[in-house]
Parts: sequence; structure tokens; C-alpha cells
Amino acid sequence: MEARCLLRRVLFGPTRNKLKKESFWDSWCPFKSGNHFNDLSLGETLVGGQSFDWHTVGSLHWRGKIGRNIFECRWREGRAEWRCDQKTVRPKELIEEYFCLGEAYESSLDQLPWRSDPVLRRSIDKLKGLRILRQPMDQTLFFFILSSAKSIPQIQSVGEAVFQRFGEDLGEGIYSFPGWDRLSEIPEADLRLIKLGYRAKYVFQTAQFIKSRSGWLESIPHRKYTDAKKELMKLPGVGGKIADCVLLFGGHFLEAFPIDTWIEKSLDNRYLLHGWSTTQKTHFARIHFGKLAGLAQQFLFSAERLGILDE
DNA sequence: CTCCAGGAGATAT
DNA sequence: ATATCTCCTGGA
Repeated sequence: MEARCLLRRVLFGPTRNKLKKESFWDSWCPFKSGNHFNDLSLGETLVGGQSFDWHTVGSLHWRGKIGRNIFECRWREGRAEWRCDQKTVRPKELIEEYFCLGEAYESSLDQLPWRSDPVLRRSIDKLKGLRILRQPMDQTLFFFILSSAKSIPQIQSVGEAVFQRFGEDLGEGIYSFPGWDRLSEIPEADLRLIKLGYRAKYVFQTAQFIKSRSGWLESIPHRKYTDAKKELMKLPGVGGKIADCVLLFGGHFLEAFPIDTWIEKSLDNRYLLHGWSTTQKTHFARIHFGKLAGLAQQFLFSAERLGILDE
């Protein structure tokens, strides 16, 4: 057996398969301390509904992409770790930027009214380290147009189908966002074949809108929040809720406060706003949570969705 | 089989 | 302003 192996090695070298498997991933690195996650918050950050770039590959183990680079994250022995493809350039910087691992996070958290709000306080406590990722606006817009009346797994699978068909293979079964230029060439009927349903028209028309206004989408992150929201709502299929999701998750506008059914439930039952209109609830959020309402929203959303406030 | 999901848009009041 | 209906699809 030994000799056979040796002979094979001399004649053909290590098998291609084995070589690839052993050299793809670099070693695991711990996340910077001081911005530590906990066993809940890492997963919630990655696959809790703000991003659709990650999928679970095992217990407390996720794979996904940052830009066009494949990464993995996991929760192991009481700490969060990440690793990437060996040929990724400056991965540490990518991680730090994507997860906002700087000092600003802690002070942002401290600015939320947790001192006077037991619901928020408990949510933050249970989900230490939960954060808003820095994701690209174009792709985020695409995913949230798909999100209308769909659950997280459905949004992800439909989105991935589009990526797989029209995007680029990045390896490990992960495909890139095709981009709005490419999407503008795809007939609505083709999108319907991939099960986008009535959202197919929104994607198609949004692609035409963006194509006909060079620089428009790129200008959104540079605008003031209210102006940016008003602009996004010009897009077919983008109302107030989706616009806020795109701004919060794709533009890092931390004042955006998307009100979905989970937040609605939280505001109704925990903040006793049952019967208030969406406009009134939005106003309440702005007054009560302040300039970083979107960050507060993420904690309330996850806490409500995970059902961890009623224990 | 019916009902509704992490909505938006159109229409009617 | 508020209420209701429809739009696709998949899962309960």
C-alpha cells in the first residue's frame, strides 16, 4: 500500500483533487476582540435576513461571499472565527470593513436608548455583537425587490437561481450578482421561469430605469437619508419598507427603520403601539430610538424573530 | 382544498 | 388618509 502510493506520487504527483482540497482555504482566524459576537449574534448577522450572501454549511458554520471573495465563518469554543480562500487579497481589511469591526460600533450601540428601554436592553444583551453589515447597494436592491411577500429561504433560493444562471462562478458553488446592466437584458418571461412571480416585472423595469439613468444608483449613498429614500421609491416594486431595507443594509444608513411584520409585532405588543399607522410608528421609532434607529431595529427584529424575549 | 408569507400598486371610499 | 384587492409561488 505504501509502495503503491509512493509510486503513484512519483509518477503523477499528488492528485489534483487532493491538492485543491488541501490548499483552497487558509487557516481560521479569530475575529478582533472587543467586537466579539456570541453564539446567537454571528449567525443572526449572517443569515438573519439582512444578507442573502451566506448559507449554513454545518452547525454554527456558514459559507458566503464578501464582494467576489469566498469566506467562511464559524462559532467555535466560545469565539467567532473566519477563513478565506488563500488567494484572497487583504482579507483582514475586507472582514473589518464588511463587519464594521472598528471602534464606532461600540459607541453607536451606546447611543441607543437602552438605559431607559428594557426591551431594547434585553435584546442587545441577548445578541451581543449583532451588527449591520456593509453590503453593496446594487445587489441589496435586487434581493429586497424579491423579498416582497416571501420568507428568507425563499428570497435566498430565488436570488441564487438568478445568480447561478446569469452571474459568474466564484467557486465552491457560489455565484456573483450579475449586475443591473446584465439584468436589463433579461426578459420578464425568463425571470418568471425562475419563479420570481410578479416580482419579475419589478426587476425588469427597475433594470431599465437604472440603465437609462447613468450614475443614479451610485448617487444614492451620497444623498441625505430622506432624499435617498424618496429616490429609491421611484423604482417599481420599491415602497417605503423595501427602500428602508436597501438603505439600511445596502447603504449603511443607520437611521433607516424598516417596518416589517416582526418589527410591527414588537412595536404593537412590547411598545404598545397597536392601532398606530405605519407613518406614526416610523415617527415613534425616530423619536424614541434616535438617529441610529436602524441599528436598534436589528436587535428588536432578531429578538422577536428568535423569540428570546419571553423566556 | 384554503390561507398567508419580512409588500407594492391600483382603485375606491 | 384608510381599506381592500390583486399579483406569483410555495409551504402549512
